[in-house]
Amino acid sequence: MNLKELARTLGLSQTTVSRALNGYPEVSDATRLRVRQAADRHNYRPNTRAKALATGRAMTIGHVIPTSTRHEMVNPVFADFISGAAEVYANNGYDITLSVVRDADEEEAYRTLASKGSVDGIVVHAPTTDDPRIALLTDLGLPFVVHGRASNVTLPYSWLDVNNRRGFQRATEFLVDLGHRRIGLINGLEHLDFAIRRRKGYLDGLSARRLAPDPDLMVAGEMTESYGFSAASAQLDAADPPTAFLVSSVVVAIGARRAIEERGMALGRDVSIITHDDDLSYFRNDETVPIFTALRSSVREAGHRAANMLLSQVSGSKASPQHELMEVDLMVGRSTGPAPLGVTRRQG
Amino acid sequence: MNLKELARTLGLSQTTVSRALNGYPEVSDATRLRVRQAADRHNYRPNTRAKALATGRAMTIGHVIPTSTRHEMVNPVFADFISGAAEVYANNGYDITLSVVRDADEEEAYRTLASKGSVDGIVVHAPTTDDPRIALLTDLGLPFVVHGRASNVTLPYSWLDVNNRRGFQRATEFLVDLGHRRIGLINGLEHLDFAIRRRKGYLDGLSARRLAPDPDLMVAGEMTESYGFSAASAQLDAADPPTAFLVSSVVVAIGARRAIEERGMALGRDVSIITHDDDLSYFRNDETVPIFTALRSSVREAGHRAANMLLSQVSGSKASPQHELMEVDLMVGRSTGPAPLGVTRRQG
DNA sequence: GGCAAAACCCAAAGCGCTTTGGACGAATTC
DNA sequence: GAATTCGTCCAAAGCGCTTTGGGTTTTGCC
Repeated sequence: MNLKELARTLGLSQTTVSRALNGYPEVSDATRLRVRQAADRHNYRPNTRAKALATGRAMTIGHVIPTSTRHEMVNPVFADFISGAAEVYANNGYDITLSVVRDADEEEAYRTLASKGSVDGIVVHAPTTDDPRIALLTDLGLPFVVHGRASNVTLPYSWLDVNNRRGFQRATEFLVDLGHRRIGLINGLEHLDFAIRRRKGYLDGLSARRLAPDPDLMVAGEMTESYGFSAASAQLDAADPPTAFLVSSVVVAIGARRAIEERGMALGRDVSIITHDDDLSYFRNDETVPIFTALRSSVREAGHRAANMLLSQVSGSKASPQHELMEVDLMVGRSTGPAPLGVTRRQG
Repeated sequence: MNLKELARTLGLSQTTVSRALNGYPEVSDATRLRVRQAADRHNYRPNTRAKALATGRAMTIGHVIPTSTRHEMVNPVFADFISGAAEVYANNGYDITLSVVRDADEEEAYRTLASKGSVDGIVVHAPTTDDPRIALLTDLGLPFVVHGRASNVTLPYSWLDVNNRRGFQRATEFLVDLGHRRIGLINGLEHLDFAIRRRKGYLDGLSARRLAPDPDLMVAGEMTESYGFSAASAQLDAADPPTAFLVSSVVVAIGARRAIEERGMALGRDVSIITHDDDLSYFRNDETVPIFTALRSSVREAGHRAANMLLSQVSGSKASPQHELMEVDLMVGRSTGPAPLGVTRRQG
């Protein structure tokens, strides 16, 4: 059933039917009602493609999610982020399309998205410190919102980020205040902007407490469980091991916990962990006392907000770039405790 | 830059340019080359919406991923599945669109998808035993492939599934052969077809080894880490606790491991675990010796195959329904060992 | 050289919708 | 009562592409 048929059935013109359904005032309430009823009696829904062509608006938002060429991974945070965003899109009549793209083909992917006209706006994930996509997209004139920031990019653009620096500084100070002097940082890949900021927070925290950083205690890698395990293992097995870890995600923290327990030590007593926690649905860390002491910031909520920001940009007139910085909560759980006696000693 | 402009630039008709770009034979190699060069010099890409409207093919596949109304969760397997599928789509020029849908609105979502004409085919996730979507989609005439099966549905339809029953039977027998007599089943939600099949496999395995099942050892729930923890905890704290668990996913197994270790027991010595393993990218369980003994079947690979199946259905002529059953590998890792002495005793 | 067959190209219709620019009668105004 | 406005509705153009149904040259062949 299409517009033409529906119009013919009703003995009306396409114009009138279209207007009736789209809420234009030039049609009487009586006919509007009649049209509406006929429409859902015949299960009519306007053809998206035709509508998009006619209006020039695709009513679709694109998410391009990067996948590294070496090991085909897709970060589990995307699932939660997108599910948060999708809710907003759905409520506003937008569809969502995904491009899973190898990092090499990224630029091409954006160009294609822009010129094929299949999306009205896009969300940029996982920005690097001087991410070239921002310049590219501004250049292409395609509305976009960045989830995260690109520290070295000076162009104005819309972003939504978590205050990673402050969070990690706070966590570091928290650990130091518990008596920990050697704190390992198990970070995400440090070409990504958020990882840089976290490291900065960690360093700032140490320095605020007058501790010197030790390069041996700082590692970066892809945020998998086994990375958490091996990174923590290496540090624990070294001479002068850390008594605490600052970890970049719950998944990694689970690996670190495994390393700790495999060595016969107790989490929260012999070794402490604070982790960033995206509040992923399948890893809810929220029993009455959370398993991990964590810097919590819901990535789902971030998706929600980013979507709203993007839509306001897409549908509203040329709004100036918007920014939003989400603060993190430090939730104290069972993975932190005072530094074990006898190991503590002052440094730097 | 659109077709008309490009044609004018070249001094050719739209027809010729269109044909040149789409590889039709009615155009000379010389002009084809000229057109191609001009096209990518001007960064021309045909407008998807217009093309879709003209051809009647959206060149888009839909994935509707369900999210339960109570707790907004999106299963991490979707990310890997879709990333596997996306690769196939991309290679064939298809886009992918996502509908994240509350279970209540499912039917409406499919109807909309069908009548809006925005997709050429869809993948059905997480089927229940008598999933109504299969009848609905057959009725709507929209090509689809089910990831999993719906045991009670008699209609013919295309599916791709993992041999869950056989896998779980094999794992059960493996555990029994190690001397375990009380084996806990920590299953996924049992309105889902795969969970039912797994339970059946578990029961078949017990019965093949002449053991009677104990209802107290069988639980089902949403596959989260904390579910794994609490389910395992409950069984371990009961009188006559199990010496082994059969678990539905690595995420759940991690929770179960936590329960075991929290009780001062050692995984693989005091208590064994075999888990189903979807080979999710962030939980690769594949060190030289896998952490968990597991029934492994890559969900990414499943996505790959399902996509191929769907595309052959969408683009090929009216092919009859296809089926594919993937077998699982039992990888022996460090989470299983002989049943501890003194606990073993014969049952049933 | 003449003719049919290829080879190459084009104008125009059509995909299903929105939107412009009226048309027409009824209600309002003076 | 004539002029205006208002309320309703419609025909047709247009969004950017594909595709049908020709046209016009070239080419091959006797």
